[in-house]
Amino acid sequence: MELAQLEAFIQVAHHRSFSRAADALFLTQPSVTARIQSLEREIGERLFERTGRSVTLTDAGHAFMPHAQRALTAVQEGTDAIDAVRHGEVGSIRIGASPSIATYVLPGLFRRFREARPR
Amino acid sequence: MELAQLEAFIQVAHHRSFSRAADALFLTQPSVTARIQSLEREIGERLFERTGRSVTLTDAGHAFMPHAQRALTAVQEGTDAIDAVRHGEVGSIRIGASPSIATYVLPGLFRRFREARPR
DNA sequence: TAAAAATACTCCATAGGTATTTTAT
DNA sequence: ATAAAATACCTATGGAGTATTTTTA
Repeated sequence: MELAQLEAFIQVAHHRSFSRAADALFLTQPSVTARIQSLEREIGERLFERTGRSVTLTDAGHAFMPHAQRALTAVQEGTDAIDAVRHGEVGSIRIGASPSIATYVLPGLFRRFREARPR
Repeated sequence: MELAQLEAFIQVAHHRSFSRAADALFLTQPSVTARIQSLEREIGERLFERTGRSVTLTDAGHAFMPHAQRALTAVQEGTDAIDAVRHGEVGSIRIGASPSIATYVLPGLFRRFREARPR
């Protein structure tokens, strides 16, 4: 299974149309059809009812939807978390020192660092 | 981004080794290396510190991990949800009837169905 | 020196595009 | 008759493998 398939699935459901989903994804309609078909083949269930005029979710599609959304959300949050690290909002520093320094000097330095550090 | 990359990421982190992750994934070590490299390239951050002997997560890797896990979990739950539909544990039925039937007959039938239906 | 990761390279599968056909209203 | 999805077909990208080199402990 691929994230691109999940994305197509969500867009088709949202737009109720393969063509409009294709526009939203900057793809052609046959590409979207292929993504959905390969997803359906892998899952072994039809996800959409295409009755010519309208495209609607099947029961399987409805059941799958919230999980597909969660997967994409998780990925998005993952990249956001990386950004946070990149901007120094999260991270770790390892500091080594000899025993006496570690015991008597560092604690005071850490306190001063905490208090001096901008919000 | 691809689910295969996330899977490789999680396995390498878990095994602390590209080779052992490759075994777990039934892939070769160069394939795993490629998956990780393409993921790192896309994210723009190194996810693992490879110091020859040991492979450990970077800060970015640590930040990304829970989200990668959530994404894969969501996909797994998605397929589980589909299975539930397939086994009839979830689904919907549309029933149409003329006004008087719908008003006077169906409610009683539904009650009997609920009560007769096996756990 | 030995292990593990990275690189070089080749091949094939597949994803995407264009053009066209099918289908349902 | 028309609009939208499906299909046919082609091409190119990239993912996986094998063989090899690099690295570091």
